[in-house]
Amino acid sequence: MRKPAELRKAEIVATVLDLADRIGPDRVTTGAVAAAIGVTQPALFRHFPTKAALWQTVAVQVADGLAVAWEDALRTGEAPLVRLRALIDAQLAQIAATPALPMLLFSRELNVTNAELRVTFHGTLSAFRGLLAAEILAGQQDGAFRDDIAADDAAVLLTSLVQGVAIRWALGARDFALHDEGLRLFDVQCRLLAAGGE
Amino acid sequence: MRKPAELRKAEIVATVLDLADRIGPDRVTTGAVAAAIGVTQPALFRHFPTKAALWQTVAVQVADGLAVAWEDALRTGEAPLVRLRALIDAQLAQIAATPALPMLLFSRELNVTNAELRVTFHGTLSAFRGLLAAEILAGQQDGAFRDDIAADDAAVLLTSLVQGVAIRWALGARDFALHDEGLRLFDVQCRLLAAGGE
DNA sequence: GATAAGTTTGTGAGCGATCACTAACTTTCC
DNA sequence: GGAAAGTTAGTGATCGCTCACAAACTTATC
Repeated sequence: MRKPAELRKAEIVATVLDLADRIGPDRVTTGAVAAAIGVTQPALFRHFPTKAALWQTVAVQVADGLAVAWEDALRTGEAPLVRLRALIDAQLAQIAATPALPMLLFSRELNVTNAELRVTFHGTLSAFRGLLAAEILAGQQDGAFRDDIAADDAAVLLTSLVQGVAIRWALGARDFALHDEGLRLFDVQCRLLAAGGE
Repeated sequence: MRKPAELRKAEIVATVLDLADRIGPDRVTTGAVAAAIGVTQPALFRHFPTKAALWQTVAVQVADGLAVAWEDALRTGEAPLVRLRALIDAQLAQIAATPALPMLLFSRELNVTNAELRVTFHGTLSAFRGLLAAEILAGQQDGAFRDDIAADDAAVLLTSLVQGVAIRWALGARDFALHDEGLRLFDVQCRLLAAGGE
């Protein structure tokens, strides 16, 4: 079962994400990845110089996936409220599609072993908050959102909402639909943020 | 430097929390703890049968600290809004006093190695959410909070708020005052939840 | 009240397992 | 036939933990 390097590399990255989800990011050893693929452990080092480099490739792929999803979301409409909901929707969908993501954010791999990884993800999350803040600000200027609250603060509340539901989902038994629950809570928070009240 | 077991045990637990904060929960090896105290590594096993048992003791101590802080907070007043703010205040203070707590929640030690730990902390967080929900419900019946929103949902939004600010604090460079920022955001969210709007 | 006996606390050496990673050799495919 | 892709075998480091033993403190006995 010999494969060209390009394919094998992609297979390794996908397996890391799959294993990170199923057994936890910190249990993803090179041996476990190799066994899941069906090659010997040293074979991985034909394609990645170190384990850290492998993780970095994983991180970039995930971050790119998020960025693309955001761009798509922002194309769904013009109204800030629509775009805002699409952003949250996209983020929840990406998390559901990459269930290792929440755990990965707090893994030893990211926070201790691999400083570069941390920078990658931290920048990605900040970018998301920035996009949210921009839409909220636009919504306030439209009169759709109450403007007695700083747009940045509202953006923080929304990112916290997504993080909170993702964490509850990841740490718990994943016994609810992340996407539905997230959007439901978003709508609740949106009602609070809406202008006019009641 | 011989010490009675009681003292040594407490010293070990304190050192684990200190090290978990400074180098990350997953880098807290038995050797590191022993070195920080100034004893040999096997000495730890005079006081704890396994490393998991040591962590369990740490978890119970932290959970007890949280429970006590909540009780104190609920004694600060009668008005739901006052008590709610006191609860958030206490939680932020406890996190600041035990800075390893946020990382601990997502550590390998808790999520992979030690299933009992996970149960302990999960129950603790659920209890907190319950306390918040009770105060919000009381506030809605008082007419202080708008009642077009489920108290449970509002409680989730508030716990997410605390989690979110704690995570931003822990994952970032701790470059802001957790307590101040947390209470500030709480007041923002409280304004959204308040009855009457504007 | 000294001393013997027993318990508690700690040490030094080391075991078995696991990890990321390397070197040298073999197979597969264009 | 030569490079790419994979194997077998092995290295050094680190981990939690055990074991035999020593020192320190406590208790009981004469």
